Amino acid sequence: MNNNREYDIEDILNEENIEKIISKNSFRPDVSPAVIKRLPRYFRYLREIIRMGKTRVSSAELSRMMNVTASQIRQDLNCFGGFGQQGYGYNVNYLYTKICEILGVGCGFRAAVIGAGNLGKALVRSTMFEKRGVDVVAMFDVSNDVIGKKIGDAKVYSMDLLEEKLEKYSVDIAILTLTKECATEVSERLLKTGIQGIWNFTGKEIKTTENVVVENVHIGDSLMILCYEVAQKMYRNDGEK
Amino acid sequence: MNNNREYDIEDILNEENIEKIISKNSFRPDVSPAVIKRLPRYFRYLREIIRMGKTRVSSAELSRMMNVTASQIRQDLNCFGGFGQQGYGYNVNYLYTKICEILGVGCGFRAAVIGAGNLGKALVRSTMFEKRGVDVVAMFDVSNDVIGKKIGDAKVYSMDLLEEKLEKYSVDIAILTLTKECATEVSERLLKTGIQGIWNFTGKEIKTTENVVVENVHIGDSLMILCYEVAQKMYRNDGEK
DNA sequence: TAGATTGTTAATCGATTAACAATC
DNA sequence: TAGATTGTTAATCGATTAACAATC
Repeated sequence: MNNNREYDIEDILNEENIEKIISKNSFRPDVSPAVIKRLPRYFRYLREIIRMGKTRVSSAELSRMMNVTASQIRQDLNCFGGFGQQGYGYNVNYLYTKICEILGVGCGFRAAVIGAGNLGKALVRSTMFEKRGVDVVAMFDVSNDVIGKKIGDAKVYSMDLLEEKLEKYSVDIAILTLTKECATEVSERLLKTGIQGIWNFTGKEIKTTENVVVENVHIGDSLMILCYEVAQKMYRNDGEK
Repeated sequence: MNNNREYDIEDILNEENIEKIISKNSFRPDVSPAVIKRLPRYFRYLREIIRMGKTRVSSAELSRMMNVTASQIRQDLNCFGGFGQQGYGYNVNYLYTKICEILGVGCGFRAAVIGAGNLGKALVRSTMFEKRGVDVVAMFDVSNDVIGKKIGDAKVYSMDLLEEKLEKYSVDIAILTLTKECATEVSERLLKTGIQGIWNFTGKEIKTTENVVVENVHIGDSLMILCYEVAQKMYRNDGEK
C-alpha cells in the first residue's frame, strides 16, 4: 500500500475519478452486519474531514470526532484491509477512496424512483444521490398530472412503460415510494426485470429472490424511538420530583 | 394481568382511547438499546395482526411472521412485563396497547416541522404522525412563498415566530428538515425553549443538553448499504463466472 | 533511534438462543 | 387432567474493548 500517493481532493469529493481508482478486489464475504452498518458513517465523517482540509487522521482523532472507540475503528477498517500506516495514521483521501470503493460509490449505479408523490419528489430533489455516485435516470407514476414532467433531473414516465424504460436505461436500483397498496404488484413486476436492488419505502414487506437485494426503510421507527426516549425522560423527571 | 379484558379494535387502531388505558408505570430504566430498536417493529406487526382480525398470537406465530426467534420475542416483551399467558399466548389488543404505552403513543406529543421544503412537506402529508399519535401543530420556514400557507393540517409560520409559537402550542418535538447550514443556529435557538426532543434530518450533528433527546436520521446511509450489497452481489457473481 | 500509531490477538462484555420448569 | 405456551435461567454466540507487539 502506498500512502504517499496523492489524490486530488476535488476529484474525490466529486466522485468523478473514483471509478478509475477502484481496484477489482473489493469482494469481502463474511463481514459482520454490525461493521457494514457503520460504513456509511465513516463515509460521512471522512467527507467532512476532507472538507476541513485535513490529509491525515489517526484512529484516536476519528474516535473523538465520532464518539466511538479507536479500537473499533481500527477493527472495522481492518475487515477490508490495512489502510493505515503505523506511526502515521490514515491518509484521509486514500481511506475515503477505499470506503467509497467498498460501498460501491463509483460503481455508477443507476436508479429509478417509482412513485412521484411527495416523498419521491423530495428524494429526487435532494443531493443524496449525487453525493453517493448514484444516478437517478427516471421516475414513474400513474398520475397524468406528473407524467411527462421533469422533477430534478429525472423525467416522469407512465407506469405502463416501466419494464421498457428500466431496460433502456439499464437501471440497477428501483426506489419504491408508492403506497403500501401498490407495493406487491409493482415489486412482482420488478422482480421479472433485470433490477439488482430495491430501496423500499412502502412499509410493505417485499418478497425477494436471491438475485435482488432489498433494503427496507421505516422512517417512522426512528420517530417512535424518539417518542420512547422523550416519554422515558418524562417518567424519570416525574419520579425525581 | 387480565387477558380477558376486551379492547375495542377500532378504538385501539385509532389510538383514541389509549390515553385512558395507559397506566403510569411504564418507566423502565436499563432496557438494552437492541431491544428498544426492535419495539417499533413489534408495533407495526401488531397493527397488521389487528387489521387481520386476529385476537390472539403466540410467540411462535409472531416469530414466523417477523423472521426472528420466538425466544427473542419473549425475552424482548419480558423486559417490560409479563404480557402473555402460559398455554394461551398473547392477547393481541392488550399487547398492542402495552407496546403503545411503552413507545409513548397516546402521550399526545405535539410536534412542529422546521423547514417547509420538499422533505418537510412530504413528512407532514404522510400518515406517519397520526398513526403514532403525534400531532403536527405547526411548520416554520423563512420563505415568503410558504409562510401563511397550510400544508396538510399544519400552518406555516415565519421563523421569526419560532419561540413564540412553540410556547403557545406546547410543542414537545421539533422536526428539523432544513439544510445543514441552518442546523446549528436553529438547534441553539431550540435548546433555549421548552422542547423535549429533536428529530434531526439535517445531517449535521446537534449538540444537546441532558434535557433534550435527539434522534438523527440519515436516510442516505440505508441507500449506501443497499449499494454495498448490490456491489458485493456483483463481485460474487463475477467470481463465479 | 525514539515516538507514534497501526494491525491483531486475547479478554470482556452484551445479546441471542436453547431449554425447561411454571402455569394457564 | 393433558396440552400449550409463557417466563426465565443457563449456554452460546457475536461484537466490542483492551493490550501490545509489529513497524513506519
